Amino acid sequence: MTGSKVASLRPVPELPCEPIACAQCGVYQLCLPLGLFEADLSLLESVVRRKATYKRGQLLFRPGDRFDFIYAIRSGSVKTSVQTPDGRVQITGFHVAGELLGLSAFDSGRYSCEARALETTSICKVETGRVEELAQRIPAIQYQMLRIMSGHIRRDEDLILLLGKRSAEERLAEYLLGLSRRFAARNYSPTQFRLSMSRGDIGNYLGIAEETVSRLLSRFQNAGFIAIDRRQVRLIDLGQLEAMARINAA
Amino acid sequence: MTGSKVASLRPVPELPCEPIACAQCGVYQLCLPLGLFEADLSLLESVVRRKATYKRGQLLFRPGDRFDFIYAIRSGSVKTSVQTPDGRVQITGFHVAGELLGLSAFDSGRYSCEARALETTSICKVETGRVEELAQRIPAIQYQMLRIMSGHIRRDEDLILLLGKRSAEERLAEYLLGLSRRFAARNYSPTQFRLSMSRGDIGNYLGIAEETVSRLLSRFQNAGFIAIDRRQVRLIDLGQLEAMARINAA
DNA sequence: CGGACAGTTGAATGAATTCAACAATCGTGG
DNA sequence: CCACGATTGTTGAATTCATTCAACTGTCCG
Repeated sequence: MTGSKVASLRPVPELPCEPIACAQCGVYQLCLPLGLFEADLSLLESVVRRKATYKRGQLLFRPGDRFDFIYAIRSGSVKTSVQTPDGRVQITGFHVAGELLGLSAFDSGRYSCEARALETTSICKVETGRVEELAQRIPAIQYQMLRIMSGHIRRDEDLILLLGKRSAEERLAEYLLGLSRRFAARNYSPTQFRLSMSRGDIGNYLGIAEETVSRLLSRFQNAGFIAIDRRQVRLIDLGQLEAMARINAA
Repeated sequence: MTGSKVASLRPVPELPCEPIACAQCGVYQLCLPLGLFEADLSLLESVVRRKATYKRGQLLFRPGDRFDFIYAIRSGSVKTSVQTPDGRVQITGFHVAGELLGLSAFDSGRYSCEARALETTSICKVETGRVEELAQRIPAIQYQMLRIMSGHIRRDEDLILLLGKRSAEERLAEYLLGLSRRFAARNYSPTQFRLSMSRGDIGNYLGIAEETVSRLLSRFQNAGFIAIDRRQVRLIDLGQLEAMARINAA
C-alpha cells in the first residue's frame, strides 16, 4: 500500500513566471491557436496589462466583481466555482495553461463565478475594454474568441451530461481520462500525472461525496486499472477505464 | 382534482409564421438586443437564409451534422440534448423565441448537441459563413455574439450547480421560477403558463425521474404553492416556491 | 371507438450519502 | 531538524433520498 509503484514519477515541472513578451510566451499559441502576424502580436502585447502570480488558494476574482479583465493562465492551475445563496459550492471546472477565465462575465459585466488558484499560478490579465478594439482590428482574434467560448459551452455540456446521467463510477473514470487527454494535448504523459486538486475538490466537481471518490479510487487501484499514491496517479489500463466510463449503463 | 381552478387559463397565443423581414420580426430585438441602424438591418437580412417551420418532434440538427447555420427561434420552443455513447440522453436546455441555437459548434465545426422542436416552431437559419463577414462590418454584432455566448455559459453554470448540488425539490421549484422569469421577460404572465414539455422532459432536464417530477408537482399543489392541470400551470405562492428553491438546504 | 401515450401513485430497492473514527501527511514554528 | 497541530485522505456502518418496478387512470388523436 506504500507508494513505491509510483514513487519514481517526476512532478510536473514548474514553468518560469517572469513577465515576458507574448511572442515568447510558451502558451500564447494555446490562448490563441491561430498564429498571428508579428504586427498583430505587438498589438496583442499592448492590451495585456498585468502579469500576476497567485499562490495556492488565492482568489483571482469572485461573483459580482466588475468584469475588468480576462484572465489567461500561463502556468499552474485554477478552479472555478459557483454557489447557491445558502453557500453550497459547485466547482465548474479545473483550468490549466492556455485557458481563459471569466468569459461568462461579458453578458452582465460582472463575474458570475469564483476563480481560485490550486497551486502557484502565473496569469496574464487582459483588459476587457480593449478586447473589443483589438478584435475589430484583428478579425482572427474575433473569430478565435467565438471558438473559445464555443468550446467552453461544449465542455459545459459534457459536465451537464456527466452530472445528470452518469453513475459515480463512470464520473470518476471519465474524469481521469479527461485529465489524461488534457495532459497529452500539452505534451505531458497521459498516463502519469499529479492531481493538483484535493479529493474533496474532485468529488465536488463530479457531484459526488469526497468519501465516494476515495472509495472508488481504492477500488480502481485494487482492480489494477490505476496506481495512486497521494496525488500521483498512473493510469495502467486505459481500456478498462474507458469501459467503465461508458459501459456502466445501469 | 379536476382542472377547474386553471381551466380558464388562456393558452399562449401562437405567433404568425410567415417569412417576414427582420425589421418586422417581433423577436429580432431579442436575438440582437442592441438596436441596429436601418442599413445594418438590411445587411442582416441578407445573411438570413431560410425561414423554416418545424413541427412537434422534428429535428433541427443533431450531433455531428456540419455547422452550416445558426438557428434563431422566432416562435415556438426547442429542446437541446446531448447523449452518452450508450444512448442515455440529457436535455441541456429548453429554448424559446429570440434564442440562438448551435453556438457550441463554432469550435469543432459540427454540432455537439441535438435540437428538436417541442411544438410548431418558426426558425430563422443564418449562414455561419456569413456571420464572420457580418460581424466584421457591424462591430455591434460581434460584441453581441460574445454577450450571447457569455450568457449561454452563465446559464450552463446555473444548470451545473442545480444538477450537482440541489435536491429534487429545489430543482423543480427553481425550474418553475425560471420559466416564470422567462415568460415575464417576454411580457407573458409570470404566474400562468403552459408547459410545452412533458414530465419526462422536465425530469430528464433536471436530472430526476419522471415519477419524482409528478410526485413533487402533486406535493406542491397540495401545499397550495401551485395549481396544475395537465400542462397548464399557475404559480400561486411565489414566495413559498422561492423558499423551496433556496432554503431547502439539507 | 380504441390504441397509444402521458401522467399519477404506491411499494420495494438501492446507490450514494452522512456520520464517525481513524491514519497519514504536510507545513510551520520552536 | 523535529514535533505537533491542522489538513487531507481512508474506511466502515447506518441512513436516506430518489429510483425502479408496477399497476392504474385519463386523454388525445387517428
